[in-house]
Amino acid sequence: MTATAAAAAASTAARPPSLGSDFCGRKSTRLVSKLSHLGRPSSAPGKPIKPVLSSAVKHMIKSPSPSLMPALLDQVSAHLLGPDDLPFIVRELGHSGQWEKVVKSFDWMVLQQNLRSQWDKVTSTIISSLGRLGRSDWAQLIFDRAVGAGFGNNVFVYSSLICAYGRSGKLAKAVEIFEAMKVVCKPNLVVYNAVIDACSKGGDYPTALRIFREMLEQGMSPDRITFNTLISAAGRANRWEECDRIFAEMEERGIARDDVTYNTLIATYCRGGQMHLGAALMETMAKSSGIEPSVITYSTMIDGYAKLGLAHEAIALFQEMRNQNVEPDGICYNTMVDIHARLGNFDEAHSIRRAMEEAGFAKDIVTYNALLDSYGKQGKFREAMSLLEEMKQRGASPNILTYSALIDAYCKHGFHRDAMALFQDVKKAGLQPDVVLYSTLVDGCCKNGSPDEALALLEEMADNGIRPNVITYNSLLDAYGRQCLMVRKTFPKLRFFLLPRVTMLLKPSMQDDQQSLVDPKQKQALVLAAARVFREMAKNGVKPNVVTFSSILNACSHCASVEDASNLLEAMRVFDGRVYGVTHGLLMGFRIRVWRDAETLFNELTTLGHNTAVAFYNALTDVLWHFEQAQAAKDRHVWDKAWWHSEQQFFLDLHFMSVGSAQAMLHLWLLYIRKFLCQRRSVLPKYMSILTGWGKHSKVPGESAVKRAVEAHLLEMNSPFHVWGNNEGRLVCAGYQVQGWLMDTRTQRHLRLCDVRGD
DNA sequence: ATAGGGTTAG
Repeated sequence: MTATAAAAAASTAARPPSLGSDFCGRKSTRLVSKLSHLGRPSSAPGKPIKPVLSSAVKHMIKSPSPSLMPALLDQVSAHLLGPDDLPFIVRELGHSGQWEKVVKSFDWMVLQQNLRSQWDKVTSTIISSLGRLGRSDWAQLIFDRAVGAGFGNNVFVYSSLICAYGRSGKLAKAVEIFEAMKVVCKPNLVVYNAVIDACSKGGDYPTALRIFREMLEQGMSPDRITFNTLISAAGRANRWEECDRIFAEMEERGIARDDVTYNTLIATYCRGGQMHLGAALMETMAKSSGIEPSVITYSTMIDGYAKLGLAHEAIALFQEMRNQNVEPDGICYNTMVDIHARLGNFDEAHSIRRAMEEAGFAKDIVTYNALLDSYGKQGKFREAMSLLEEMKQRGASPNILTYSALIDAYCKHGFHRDAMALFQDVKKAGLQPDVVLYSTLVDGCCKNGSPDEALALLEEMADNGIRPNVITYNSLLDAYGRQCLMVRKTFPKLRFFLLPRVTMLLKPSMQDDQQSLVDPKQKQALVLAAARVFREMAKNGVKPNVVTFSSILNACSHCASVEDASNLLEAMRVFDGRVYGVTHGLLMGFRIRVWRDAETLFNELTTLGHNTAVAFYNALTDVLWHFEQAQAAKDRHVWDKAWWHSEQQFFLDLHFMSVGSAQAMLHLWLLYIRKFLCQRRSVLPKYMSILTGWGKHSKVPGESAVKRAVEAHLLEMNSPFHVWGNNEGRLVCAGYQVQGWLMDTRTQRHLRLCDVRGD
């Protein structure tokens, strides 16, 4: 099939056998300017830089004020007559992140009549630099000034501007410029490639295909870059099967694949959780195309493993890379620093950071941000602050991600006021808060119970033209779904987002119906609120993902009746028939009919990463347990090592499980042990241990819902388990006692799981 | 003037 045919089929195609692309939640939508000095040398090979300019540009970078630019340029104006001289200066200024100085260079240039012949070229470089710095606003301004002054109306300048918009994710603007340029000059291959890339970065794959078709209709021959860009576009849209087709079409058209092609395709596999496909391609690429896996290939796979929660594989592959004598680069080191920091292995993270510096890669803003984020998430504020201090001393200015990490850390640890104060600093620093930062704050407000601020933030977002995304909505849904919030009335001023007003925070530990502080009416209101958020997101064209569905399922767990839950589920039917079919089917007891689908779904959940799979599975099991569909709540291979044994002891580990999952797993374990006793006619070891830890609510010390639920359940079944010594999270019992209890006929009755609905 | 790997939610 050709890409054109694929494009035609894309809109009408039946649902692919895998999870829908929107279902996957691991898509990074953040576009932060990348000041990469890595990779490209600052001058084209064979064109040596004039030493005068080299030292002049260093001076300009160090100069404290952009207003000194004209004077500094005047000093070297005699050396700026070559066509690459001024572009060199602009690029270097761009690399150092100083967009104001770039703009000043333009102002200076248009006053130099003798440089008139270079205006177009320099303008294009300036727009491109501003684009790389994420300042599409200034890129547009420069463009307007150039056109106003009667130059800059050529393909080079236009393509620079299109790219500038593309890099900041402003797809609509990129397309608008593209359409406008057609009146002035005919777009060439590069322009088409740039527009397709803008669609890719803007997350609009269908439009990318539309532009591609238009390009073919214009008789333009797509090149390797076009195809690489298309693969990237499909990859960002989580359409890895589509990528396979494009990859095949390249071959049909006789366009040679290069390292970028392979790396892009492997990246799309990683994004789609298809690590086996990535590994296979990496294995064969050298033989089939003569292209050896590079540090980029390895980094891609390493990060892919890590993002799926397979840190062990990631670390092993890094070692393998070293064994193959592929040297890590700055990005690769940063990836490893991040992996170890997330695991809490800060010693290892820092040792890798040191190796990075010894290898000649200075730590950059990404290194700092990765470390800061993990320190913050793990509550190591002292370390985070000292890192921030170090950044300050080294003159590395915090960017929007630095602030996001800190603000998130504050929110997650209950320092809500400090988070809001820091948010003010962001604005003071002249940084533009983006949807990620707003979502972090909205989440923080939901969890810390500052309702007015949460709603004010949504308004502020709207005022700044920042549309809430799936994560923003998920935070709200999560709050309602867990029933941590209480509802009072509708907030009348909110124009685009009619949410009930949230007034107070309830203890998240109050999960159990009987103990809940929320009266049934309030519960119902919360469930309705969740449903409303869900509809609101649909109305705004935001597609729910697996996290959304988990939250909906959590809300279902709080419905008074199975009918209410069923109604709530109905809403997700339009988005994903399969997920709906499985959850609804299991809830209603159509186990036989949906079981095959269910198993496929559970297997596919693994491709979304361990944490994602666990969250969904917890949410689903909670609903099933809540509505007494216990039989349906059985092992889905999500809990790899839920139980194990040593010589002395049997263990059941309920960490990471929700209340429902933990109870279902407890039953399975007890049944397994009973079977073990019956079949092998052997005896149990000395001790039996159930580890609950703090369960899902580890963030709220001392509020172990899982432990309390399991303890209560065991008590109900007259089990001899009891809390072990001063370890509150551990229930133990002597093996012989468990044996006696399990073989008792009264216990057997307790253990039998019956579904109240079923076929 | 255009394409590939790293820092956000659950």
